[in-house]
Amino acid sequence: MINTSSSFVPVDRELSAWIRLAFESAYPEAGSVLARISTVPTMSPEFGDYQCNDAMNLARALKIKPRVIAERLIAVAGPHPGVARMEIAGPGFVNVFLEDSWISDRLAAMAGAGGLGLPSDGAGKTVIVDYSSPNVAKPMHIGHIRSTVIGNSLYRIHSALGYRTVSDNHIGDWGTQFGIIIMGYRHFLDQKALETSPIEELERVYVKSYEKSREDADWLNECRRELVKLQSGDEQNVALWKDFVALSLREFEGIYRRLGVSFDIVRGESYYRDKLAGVVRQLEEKELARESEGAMVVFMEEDKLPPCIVRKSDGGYNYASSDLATVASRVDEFGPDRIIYVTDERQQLHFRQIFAISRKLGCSVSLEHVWFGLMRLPEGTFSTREGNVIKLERLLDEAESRALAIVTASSPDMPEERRREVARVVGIGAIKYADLSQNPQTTVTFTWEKALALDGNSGPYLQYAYARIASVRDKFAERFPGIDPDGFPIVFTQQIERTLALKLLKFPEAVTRAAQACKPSTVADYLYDLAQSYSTFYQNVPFLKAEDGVRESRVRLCGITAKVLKSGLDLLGIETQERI
RNA sequence: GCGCCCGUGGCUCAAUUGGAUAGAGCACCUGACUUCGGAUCAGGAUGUUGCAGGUUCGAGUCCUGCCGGGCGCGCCA
Repeated sequence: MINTSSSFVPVDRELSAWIRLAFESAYPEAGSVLARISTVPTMSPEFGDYQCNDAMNLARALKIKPRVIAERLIAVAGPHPGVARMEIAGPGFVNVFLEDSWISDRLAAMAGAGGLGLPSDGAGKTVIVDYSSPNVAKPMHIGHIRSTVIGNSLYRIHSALGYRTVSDNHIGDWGTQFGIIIMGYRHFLDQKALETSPIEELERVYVKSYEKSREDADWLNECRRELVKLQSGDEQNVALWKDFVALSLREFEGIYRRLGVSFDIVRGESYYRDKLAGVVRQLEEKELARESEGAMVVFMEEDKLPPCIVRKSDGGYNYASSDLATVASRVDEFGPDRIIYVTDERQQLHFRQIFAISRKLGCSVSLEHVWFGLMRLPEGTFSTREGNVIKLERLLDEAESRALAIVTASSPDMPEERRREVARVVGIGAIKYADLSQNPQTTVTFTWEKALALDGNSGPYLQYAYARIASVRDKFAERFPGIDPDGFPIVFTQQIERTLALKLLKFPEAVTRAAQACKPSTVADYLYDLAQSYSTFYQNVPFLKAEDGVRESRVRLCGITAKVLKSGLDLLGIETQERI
């Protein structure tokens, strides 16, 4: 068999291509619908391993009975080395039963292929992922975790599929809040507090100044004046602002380090401030924007969107103009094929407007808004002013200390340094997994219990499965020194081995589907399903005491499972350890 | 009022985008061998997929109307 790494094609694609060919020769008149023909995994082994449902879909267009189409299809299909037999069932399902030897052969090829057989769908393409984007002078809280973790995973997934990826942390460093902060800083600052916990202190003076601005019109005017001074380059205010930004970035950096997140570029809104006037001028020249009540506004009736203000009546620029400038700048500099924004749901309308206006300005890049539901507390929404914000730092601390308690209980002999390291990996993994394993587009009610789950469908469950495999590998090496299981064929003596092998082969499917839908949860679901199959295998089938050949085959399956788990968790930004 | 989204066992969530008998976890109950890690495994119970219509071979998924909830809708980001 020729199984060089470059020749590996994901199983679903290979079978889809093969069955599509059969359809094309059987019904060339079907035309464009042929392109969409595919095979999908079955829900139950009684229906085979993969199934094709397109005989029924074509039946309407061709005005032929679906079972007739299915029969013709099977008659016309050329032999495929992987297909043992096909059956027609129900209204016209075509069920495909795979050959055991082909499954093990493909699995060996996948394990040997670079990137575990992930297709290079993104080769030659560039995607920018804009995520996390916290605001200066405010601490990161649990509301920031979703953008950070989901965005980082999308970045990793697209990189793994061959995209040139650029991650950008679009920091909120240029808004109207700075007038308020500067006034708060000048009048309410506690120097000592600033030294011990700078961001907390900046936030405190911000809140105080904000409250005052709501009841004191003079104060509000002062704030506005300070903002104008900052934006027109006043030396003192610019120096203050730079301090705020530097302090915040340092604090963010600490969180990112703990989360294993890094960015290719970190450009706040301020980076684009010189381009704002140009964008608005362009909109005016193209007659896309016009003055209304003193402001410059893009009216978008034909897009069925409400008007979008791109310059305020006081002449200042806002979020809309800033994001428009950002798009243009990114297009110029990176020439991306796609730009993905990961933010919460409240910005849906804003981005629809930005995307529509960008298109009017001639931008043809695929602009995508990946939004997620807000994080809430059981008692309702949280806000700085309510004082019920849970800081991200505290969440991470809590996760690690809970994990440490469990590690200490289960592995009392482990040196403390190791225990702390394991607790870090497990605790952070639990938090990330909790957010990544579910559909982002739902409102999440935060509970400690859920965020820090360590059993069942959780990050640690996957990490635990991985660690047990590492243990198997070590025991095998100890008792059978010098034997390389990879030199033995993979054989199926029990159903669970075949099931596990088939699941392993679906890794590329899960990853490509996750990229298509921009949903890391697809990968998380897949990994959990895989780990469950592995646990069943592990618990019910002996490895080391199995007979020669079977033993090596099983250990080899373990090894491949470990590879897939590790790679998959890596796509989620979750670390693994050989011992936990 | 208009727009976007959500509603699935007691709780938290899946369901490969219209496919076959709606799957997991938590919690609850029962069990796991002189074998590799019990953060595990095997088994049990739990459902009119918010309600009512419609589309078709086939609907949790699509269309219409209600009910309930979240978010947004010209000078915040």
